[in-house]
Amino acid sequence: MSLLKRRFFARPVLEVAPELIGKYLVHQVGDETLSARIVEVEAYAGPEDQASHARFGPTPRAKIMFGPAGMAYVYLIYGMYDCFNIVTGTDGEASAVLVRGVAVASRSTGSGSSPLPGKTNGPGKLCRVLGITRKHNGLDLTTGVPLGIHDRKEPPPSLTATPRIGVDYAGEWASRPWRWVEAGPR
DNA sequence: ATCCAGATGGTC
DNA sequence: ACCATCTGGATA
Repeated sequence: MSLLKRRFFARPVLEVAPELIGKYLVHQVGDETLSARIVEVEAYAGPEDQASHARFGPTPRAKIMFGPAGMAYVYLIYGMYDCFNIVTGTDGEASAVLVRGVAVASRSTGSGSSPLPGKTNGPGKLCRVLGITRKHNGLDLTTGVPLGIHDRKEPPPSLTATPRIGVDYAGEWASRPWRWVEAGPR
């Protein structure tokens, strides 16, 4: 397991997002390590992208998207759920990847390991299961502590691209195929 | 299986 | 007023 460095994230979001499928999201909480394989992501680009939080410019909430890549962007949605994003792109170029789904999550301590809900779908549930909240907003993921993205020597998964979820307000931008899912058994 | 209302609070 | 959502209950 190798920790992904800033160089990986500091590229165009449409390049980074699909490559994040199959990577591992690892969260150290106390003496426990929660890890999960990323299986679903969405790309959100700069101010032009009418589905992106960056469309209003660097507001207090979205300003993190305009900063350096490799930072966590966690926001509250619908008053009760948190959503976890990874900032991408070069500094000043706003973009981020929303992590919507993980699989083969596991919890491990010094003594042993136990499976977590083998599957999660939806960004809110994901944060719930992995214990990610707005307190993690602005965290540098490239340090790996307490949160990081790791690579693993595995064959690249095959992907399916679809429009993004829940962005019908975004006009023509809503139909762009900027959501990627690991192609799985039917 | 699908449909839908309600919860709940930050953001613009 | 509007959400990058989820749940439980109703319907079929």
